[in-house]
Amino acid sequence: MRISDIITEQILKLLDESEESKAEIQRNEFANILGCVPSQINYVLTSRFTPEQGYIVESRRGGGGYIRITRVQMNRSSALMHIINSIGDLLDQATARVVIDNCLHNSLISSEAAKLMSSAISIVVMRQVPINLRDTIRAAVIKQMLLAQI
Amino acid sequence: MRISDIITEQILKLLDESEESKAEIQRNEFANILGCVPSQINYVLTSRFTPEQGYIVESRRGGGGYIRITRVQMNRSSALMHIINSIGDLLDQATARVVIDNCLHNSLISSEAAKLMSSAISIVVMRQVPINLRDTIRAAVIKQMLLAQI
DNA sequence: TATCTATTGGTCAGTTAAAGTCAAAGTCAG
DNA sequence: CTGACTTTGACTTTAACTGACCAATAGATA
Repeated sequence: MRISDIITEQILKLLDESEESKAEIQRNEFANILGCVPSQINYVLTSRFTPEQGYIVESRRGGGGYIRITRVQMNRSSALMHIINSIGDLLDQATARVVIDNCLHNSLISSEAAKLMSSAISIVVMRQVPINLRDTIRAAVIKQMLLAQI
Repeated sequence: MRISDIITEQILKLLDESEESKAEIQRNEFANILGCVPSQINYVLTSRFTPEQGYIVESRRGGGGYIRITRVQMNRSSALMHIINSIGDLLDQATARVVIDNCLHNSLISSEAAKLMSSAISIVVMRQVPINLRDTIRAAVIKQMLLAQI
């Protein structure tokens, strides 16, 4: 197994064990424990704990220095949560389409998910629902499906 | 016997031995064992383990690199179609769960899709539907969502 | 306060260890 | 003999790893 994988694993373990999703290490000590050269830690951090991958890395040099890795709550979830909350108890067909399109466009959901959501509230399905209940069901379905993707 | 046939045979053997229908090799090592040049492995993979033939090949370069060959269920669409047709106009909650689980277990749908399907017919949603209509709606939703994945 | 020093972490260029590509040469059935 | 399939190896690309050197910080000392 690669050293970089072991380092990654250990950092993830620390993050999982932390209530705050924060892992704080000392570079030299950590490298020593894992049996690698200190700069290897930097390599792993820059290749696998980037902001794009949802992590923030802070550090401090000098005596008592440290490296702190934080797993950030991608604001994807909060964005999704916001949308879910903005949907009331009713949702008409046109608005539902807009909601799905917006989520897709902002990369909050995958295109696969968008397709599935569309089919779940498709006309074929909705024909089975009494007209006066359709907006209610649509709202419930969309909200629940968005919730599943948080 | 051709080297390419031997290579093919060995990969198939690994696939058969694997529970997951996955074979993971290291190109240089594998080539060395079979007594051929490394690029010969690539030739075999591109000529006999193509997606059309029901295989997915993934790889990684660099230290600790690998090549992973996965045998995929080829008749996914027909299997899905079969399941859709087997669902009548009514589908109770328990059976729906079984349908989703079976599809997931047989890799006919992704776990993401399974989650979305479950949430689309979740209790929270179904509460909004008159009891006498629930099995109808469930059947329509599940069928339509499976159809979206063909 | 200003400066020195020990103790950290950061950077980067270079090395090693893989896999990918492609064109040329070889083989073989028809 | 010809065209399709095989085989080969030189060259390319990518990822992992290393070590020498640089930069920042805290604490001690003048």
